[in-house]
Amino acid sequence: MDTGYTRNVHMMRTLSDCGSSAPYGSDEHMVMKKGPWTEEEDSVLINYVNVHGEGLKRTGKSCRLRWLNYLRPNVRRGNITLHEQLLILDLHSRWGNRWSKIAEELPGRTDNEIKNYWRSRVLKQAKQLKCDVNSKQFRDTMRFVWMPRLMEQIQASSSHDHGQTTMFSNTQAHTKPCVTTPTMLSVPSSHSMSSNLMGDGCSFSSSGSLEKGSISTPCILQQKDYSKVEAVEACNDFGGADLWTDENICFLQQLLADD
DNA sequence: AAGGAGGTCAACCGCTGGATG
DNA sequence: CCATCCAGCGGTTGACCTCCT
Repeated sequence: MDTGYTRNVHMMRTLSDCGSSAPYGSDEHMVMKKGPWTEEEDSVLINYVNVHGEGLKRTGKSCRLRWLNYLRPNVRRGNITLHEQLLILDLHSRWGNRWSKIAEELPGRTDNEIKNYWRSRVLKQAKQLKCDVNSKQFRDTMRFVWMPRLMEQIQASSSHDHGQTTMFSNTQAHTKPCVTTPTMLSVPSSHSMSSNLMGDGCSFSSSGSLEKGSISTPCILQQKDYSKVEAVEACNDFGGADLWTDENICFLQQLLADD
């Protein structure tokens, strides 16, 4: 039974628990109080209802979701940056659809947003490539082609935007990719970008930073026809925030067809 | 200008596991 | 223990927007 009263109790507990300055997130998890309510808490609740009324005709669940995914002060909105795309690909390759876990590593991004990104971009491209997103073929493509390429683009963009980059800018209205200087590209220290994912082509230092100059040709391409890389690079400047261009898809389709 | 197609993203649904009585 | 509750999670839906014809 979900009475109006319980709905609003839920709502206020939800809002109160989340707090305005201690948002939900990795190391920002607030210690949630459990157990019986104290008289003081009851009093706060009663005062709240006296002032604001019983509130919205919403379930606590709905309010919680709205808060976490939208209203929280530090929620970042807008385009997923190249660096974030890279992290998502890497973390997903390790953790699968553990969206909340992945979101913990992207400050300000919600699991919902990452999930939407994956479904609307990555799955779509897998479909275009006629690959099962869980197939080794597709995973290898991500690992040995897409991710090194993303890093190349991050590096290229950083040299272009030298001195103007930030780790995570507020993307509310940004129109160009927010990138990070490769030397400063930080990866969650608990799990630095694994070299096995990157193949031999690139590496991350033990501190979790991408070492400048460490990016080389993706090994899968070294073994194959490198002229294809030059060809695709010649006709693409990779200037956008996204690698999911038609040209790149064609290139990958060709690559996969050759396997 | 209209409307259809496709993409995006906020919100909802249903399940699960941990907490609580 | 056991039943119940509920927060949190991943999957799915649907409203809205943009682009194309």
